[in-house]
Amino acid sequence: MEENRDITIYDIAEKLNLATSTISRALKDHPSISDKTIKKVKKTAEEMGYVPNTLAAGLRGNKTNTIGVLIPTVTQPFLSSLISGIEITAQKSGYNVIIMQSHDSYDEEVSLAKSLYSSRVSGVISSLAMETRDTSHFQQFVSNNIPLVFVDRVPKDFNTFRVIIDNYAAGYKATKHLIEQGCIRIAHLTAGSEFGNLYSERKRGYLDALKDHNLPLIEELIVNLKTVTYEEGAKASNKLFDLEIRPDGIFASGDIIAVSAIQTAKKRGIKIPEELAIIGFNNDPISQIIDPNLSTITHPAAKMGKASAEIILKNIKSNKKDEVKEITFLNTEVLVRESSKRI
Amino acid sequence: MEENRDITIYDIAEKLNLATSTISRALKDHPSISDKTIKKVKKTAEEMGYVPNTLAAGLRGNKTNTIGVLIPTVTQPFLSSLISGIEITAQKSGYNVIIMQSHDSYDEEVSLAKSLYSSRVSGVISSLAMETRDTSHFQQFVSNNIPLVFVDRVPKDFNTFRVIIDNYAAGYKATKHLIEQGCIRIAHLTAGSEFGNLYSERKRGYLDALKDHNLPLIEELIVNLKTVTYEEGAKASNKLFDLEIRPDGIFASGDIIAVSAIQTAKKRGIKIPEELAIIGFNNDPISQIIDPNLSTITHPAAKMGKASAEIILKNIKSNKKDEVKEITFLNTEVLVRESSKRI
DNA sequence: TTGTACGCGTTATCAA
DNA sequence: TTGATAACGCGTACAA
Repeated sequence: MEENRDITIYDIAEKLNLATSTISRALKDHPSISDKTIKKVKKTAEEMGYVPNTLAAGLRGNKTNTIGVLIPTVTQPFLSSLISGIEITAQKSGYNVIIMQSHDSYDEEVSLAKSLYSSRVSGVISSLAMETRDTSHFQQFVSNNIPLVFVDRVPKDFNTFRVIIDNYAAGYKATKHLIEQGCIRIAHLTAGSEFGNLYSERKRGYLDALKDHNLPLIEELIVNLKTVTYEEGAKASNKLFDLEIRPDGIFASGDIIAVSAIQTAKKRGIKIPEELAIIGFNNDPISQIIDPNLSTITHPAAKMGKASAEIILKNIKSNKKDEVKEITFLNTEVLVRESSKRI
Repeated sequence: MEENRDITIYDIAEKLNLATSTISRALKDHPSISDKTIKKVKKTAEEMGYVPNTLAAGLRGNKTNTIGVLIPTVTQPFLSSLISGIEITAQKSGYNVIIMQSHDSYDEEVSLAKSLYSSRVSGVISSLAMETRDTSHFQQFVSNNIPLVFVDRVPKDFNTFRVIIDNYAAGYKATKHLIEQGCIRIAHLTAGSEFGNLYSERKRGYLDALKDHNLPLIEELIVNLKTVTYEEGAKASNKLFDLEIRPDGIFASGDIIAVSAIQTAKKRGIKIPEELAIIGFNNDPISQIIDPNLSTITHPAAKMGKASAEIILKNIKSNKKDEVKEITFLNTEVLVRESSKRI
């Protein structure tokens, strides 16, 4: 009752008195094979329970139809949506997706990159670990002509495809929105200095928006969190609320932080948005659950995944080298909800 | 500057005047190879930039060190945590994880299962698509001695490993908790009749808890949602709140639904938990964000992922067949938060 | 301790 | 339109 050995094209060939090459071609609708043979082969393959061995095909053809995804974690809403976008796009073209989590560790990232290369993936999509400063472990892909796309948290100095949002513009827009609501003392909750420069770009946008609207830069209103967690957000918020003159607006560089700020403010009886307007970043699910609803910046995760996968697919077959790799910018929007709507 | 061809053990063998078999063994610390040779080989391999080709090894050894994961989607908090648990465990043993999303479609699931088999994964972990009634597409793994673990949404009639929680007990506990808070008209929001019987089990627990505490079963208090979404939850909640005698407690079979019920109730001015106590299911992140905080049932996603992966790893090498496959039950707990705390 | 030689399943090349 | 055969890179049984 149990099959002990896989059916191979060799078995089919034997049964039909054909050559394995004929079977192989027939299965792939090769034009040089007669319709009759194709039909016969496919029927027999089906009957015998043939399942192609992609390993063998991969070894032979030196392509695996697999996209490797190397990201910090799969549990953040942004990243799981990113994966989803990648997976759906890959699936449509018959590609599989292999996932690896660096857990924001540089060492793990290096080791996993090697592992991906070892698996001979056809392409790689990666968002850098927080810790990562040096990206030479990605060079192996480029050197071997394996398309590489960095997404969201990307290195500045690596000539490969990048799919990102304009963090500067988004930070600017978020801040400008608060200014338009009448805020004049706008705080900024941001995260540790980092290589991927996404927070620093948002901060740059914040700073420029202040300047362009003739608002003073108040150092004590900018708080740098060590980690992007609820607890750190609460700590930073309390620090702000303890100031002699409290901020009347907060631009938080992530929804978790913003939500934390909202709840901390509520505990202290600070009215939102009347006394304090808040805007976050990412449009995570929690932003719609928190009361008041959190205004935020959209971060098109699924679209970014789709775009990344499409770039991989498009470049897998091309043998062009050393050309300039494009940077894809995806659009973000200010999503105005209750936490900042004063007008 | 660019490498054009991968370095193989053959290249190393040539350089060192050794046989490929010696290289192969040296790289794996085979006991029959002298330490000196091992050291020399490894050093040279490193220098030459050798990266093992797992495809070739997989083809040769008929094992890929890859675990296939076939689930409805990666974007639900429960499932992304599940993946995370699987991936971490697999990684530790040098296994890779390949992810496929069925999007709750039976047809996709069938096709992806074939694709997984085609990839010759070493083991499969799956949570069934909502649509799935027939599970014969998983038989190919069992027939070929590939360990198969169903997790969370599992078939009843398939003799393979299962990692689940006791949904009946959890439903009972949730309901009992509400009863202990003084609720006597407890509504239940559940989801469409389904094969995986997780909602029906929870409902059974609900019913038995009522019976055991001498509370009448009131049909109009049980509402079946078509899909587990916020919108459906709101619709169902409004239906309940429109009744002549409103429920004083709700056990929702999912946190999204519960959150939706809370917000709907708040809009109608119903006080929580005083007039209405609510408990959800899953302990999703939103349950801690909603105001009032949602009481819920823990659903140990990461642990379930870990357990599933461990079962796979343990059974990959065993050749025992036809034995009874164990069912692993993981523990759930009532997490009492504001939405149901009356006492 | 090391070497020889074959096979894993597929596909591409060349020949018929 | 079909067939014979080599090759992809590795691991292992067997021999030395």
